[in-house]
Amino acid sequence: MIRVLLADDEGMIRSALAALLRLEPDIEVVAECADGAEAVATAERVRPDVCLLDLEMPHLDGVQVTERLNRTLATRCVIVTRHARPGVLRRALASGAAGFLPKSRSADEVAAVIRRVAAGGRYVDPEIAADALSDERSPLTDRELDVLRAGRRGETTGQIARTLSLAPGTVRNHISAVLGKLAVDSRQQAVFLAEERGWI
Amino acid sequence: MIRVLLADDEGMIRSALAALLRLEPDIEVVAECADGAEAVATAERVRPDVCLLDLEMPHLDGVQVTERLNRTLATRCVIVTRHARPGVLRRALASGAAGFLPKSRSADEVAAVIRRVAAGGRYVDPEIAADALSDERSPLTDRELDVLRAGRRGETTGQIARTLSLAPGTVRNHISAVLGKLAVDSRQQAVFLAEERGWI
DNA sequence: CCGCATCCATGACATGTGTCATGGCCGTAA
DNA sequence: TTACGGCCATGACACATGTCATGGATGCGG
Repeated sequence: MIRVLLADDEGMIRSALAALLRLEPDIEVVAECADGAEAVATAERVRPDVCLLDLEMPHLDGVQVTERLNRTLATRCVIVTRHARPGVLRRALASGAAGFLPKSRSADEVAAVIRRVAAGGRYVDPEIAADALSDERSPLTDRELDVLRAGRRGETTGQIARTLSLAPGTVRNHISAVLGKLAVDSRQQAVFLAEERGWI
Repeated sequence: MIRVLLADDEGMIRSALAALLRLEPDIEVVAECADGAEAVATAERVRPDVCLLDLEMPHLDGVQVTERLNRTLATRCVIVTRHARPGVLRRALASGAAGFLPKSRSADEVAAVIRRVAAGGRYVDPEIAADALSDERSPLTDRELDVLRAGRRGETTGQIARTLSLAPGTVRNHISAVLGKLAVDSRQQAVFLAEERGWI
């Protein structure tokens, strides 16, 4: 019997997957969680064999949950996401995830992936994997990513500078470099592009 | 037997809901579509009793699909969405939708809502409905919304002015009014807020 | 050790952006 | 009709933002 923990902030898909997995004879859904923090706490208590984690969740995202669980438990983590980009896949694998499944795939595949991962194997969506092999890594430096992240919601340069403890001029300089590298005109366009590519 | 069409661009949730609905003895899933245009075309061909439409879809969103179908068919439409806000509910009902269900609800409720709507009733999520009664409508004028939409992706004022055939100063003026009304500091923060409230 | 490259931080300068006051164009009420 | 209020469009001004040149710190290879 494979004991599974499910975490997704969208109740409808979480309950639908749970209902489908309960139909499988060799799979038992032992927990359902609505956010990342809850997933970590519950996993440490019930010690599931496999965690199926949505990437986009409040408080802690799927990658952060995977990182934490891998430090303390033997649980195998599968990350499921709506925005499956090479950059996201990279981050997921770097965090120690055993599986990566985009939400564009059918729900039928979920049980198969869980079995494979529970048996010690790995599963990565072949289409995204192919993209990841041929794509360019983020051309942005660490600090540039920090600045971009801090300005994700349209924050003003002053606010960004304050949260990063920098001079406003420095922030502007980093932004300028980013705009050049990404070939866009405004900070916000850069944010959208970086999010789309899975770089932040 | 209730004949149902399912439309959602996210394959996993679409197939999961289809599988669950097929377990119901009185419901038949006659079509699954991945975008709005496909949903319209298919619905006109198979004439389902009920359409379960995701709001966020490529090409045509759930509201637009509902508008079109209500002009030509007797189909009853239920709109399902991740971002359930009063503004979105308003748009959905204005388009002639018979049901409104946020994705935060459990998948169990879907079959019940479909039955209710198929029987000629309406269903609106009670929580969102309560919010909608006590909320303020968008304080923004039509033109202000146009400008906001045109700048949704961080476009520069010049670009916005060109797409709307306006003087740059005019664009800035509208933006300025929006910032005042929404009490935020930057154009992009205004975009986020308006999107969150379902105004654009 | 000494270039050399890369990243980070900064300040001066030009350009873009938000604020404000103004005027035109409808509708509606007196 | 006239007056009023709303929405829209515009240009001048102050300020925030992006560009550029510069200097310090670190790491790598000759």
